[in-house]
Amino acid sequence: MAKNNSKNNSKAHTRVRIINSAKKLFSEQGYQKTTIVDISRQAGLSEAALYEYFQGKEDLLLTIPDLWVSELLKDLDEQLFGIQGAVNKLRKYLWWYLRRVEQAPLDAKIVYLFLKTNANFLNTEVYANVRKFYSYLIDIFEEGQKNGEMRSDLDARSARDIFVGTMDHIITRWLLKDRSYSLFENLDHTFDLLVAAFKKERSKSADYMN
Amino acid sequence: MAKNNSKNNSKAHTRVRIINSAKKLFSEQGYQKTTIVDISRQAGLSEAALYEYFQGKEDLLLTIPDLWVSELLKDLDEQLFGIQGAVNKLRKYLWWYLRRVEQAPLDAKIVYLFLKTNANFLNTEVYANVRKFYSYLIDIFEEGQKNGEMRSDLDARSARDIFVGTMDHIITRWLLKDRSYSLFENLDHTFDLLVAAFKKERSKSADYMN
DNA sequence: CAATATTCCTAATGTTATTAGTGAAAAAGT
DNA sequence: ACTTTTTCACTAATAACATTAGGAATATTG
Repeated sequence: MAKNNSKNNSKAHTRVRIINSAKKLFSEQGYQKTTIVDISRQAGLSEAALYEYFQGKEDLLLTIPDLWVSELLKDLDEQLFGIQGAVNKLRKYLWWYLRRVEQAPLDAKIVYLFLKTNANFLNTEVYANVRKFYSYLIDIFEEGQKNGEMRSDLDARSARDIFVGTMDHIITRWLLKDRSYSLFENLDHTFDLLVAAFKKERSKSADYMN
Repeated sequence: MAKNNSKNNSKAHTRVRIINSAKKLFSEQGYQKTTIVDISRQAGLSEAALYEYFQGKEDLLLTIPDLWVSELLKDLDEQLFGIQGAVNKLRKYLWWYLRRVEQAPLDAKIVYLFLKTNANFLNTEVYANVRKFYSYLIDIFEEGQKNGEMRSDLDARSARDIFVGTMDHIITRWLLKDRSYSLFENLDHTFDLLVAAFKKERSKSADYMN
């Protein structure tokens, strides 16, 4: 039962080492320009050994963000727990997500820049989880509609498109520009505009809230 | 002065043939899975001949959308000419752009799915033109602010992020899903929401920050 | 200790991008 | 018309890379 002592090489550990090397190199040099030799060398292995752990380069790319995204999904529940009101939840959603991206830019880069171009993206575990993120938003919008915070004719899918689109745009640009500024720059104002799109108008009937 | 008669092979013509072949194959099979042999065979050439026209595969990828995007830019002026009011211009912008994407899905796919992942994208001619698209929007928002159509505290860059983000999101999903539905589905409602974000409020001035 | 499985390595193999070197034919000059 | 030059595209290398074969070393199990 005794494990290796000098060089701890449990299978799981090596796998993680490979993933981290690939993550680093992909996000530094891009997917295409990174070779298997690069990755295996960085991980302290031969190329052939790497194939014991992954089926190949593409498998590696598709596997990398699995862990990150599924952790995110689990955390989302916790983060929104106890927050009252759709607008407050939206706000928390946005700030929380951008913070997570800021904390794990390598994963984010792979998801946002490399994964989407892959023909198999739609069949990925990651994509399945992304859909859950989306449906969470749908729930929030429907809640806001029911409790009168948001306009009664709001189409939840349109609202989601706007919200997600804005988020993705902000993140993608930040990643493309090598994270040379803060993700949260101007975010308050942008969020206010978004909310204005969804909120109930208070033109005639005086049932305003807040 | 007489040109070729049987096989018309003027240099420019061959170049276009290669571009069209590559465009087709890239957008059908993806960038990575398309080989130079595929492209040259489709264009009726040897591989080596292709290198007379392009420096390589990547150069080809970066060149393909050049023409499309610069044409778009030229057309944009024409399309917006004579339209009065910021909201009307925005509407025309959105509908026009989505229509152009619908009409040239191969180009759009390359720009949206393959180009952005490329490390050299920011140094591209295409990117320079994309920036001009963006600045056009900024102008529209500032016009709307000046003439009172839009809220006075509107930050044009935030507004642009929301507008562009939403457009890009709609387009990207449509491309990923193989254009299996209409791009214009639900667009009216989405546009209404967007406008609500930008438009001047007509109740008390609720310009609290944060 | 023998048997078996794990982990990794060196050395192929196969695919694909890219280059070298060549020749046919059009264009231009005489 | 005929030589020269330029254009265009070809066949056949070369090189980079992903992936696989086969086997050595090391650990694990009975």
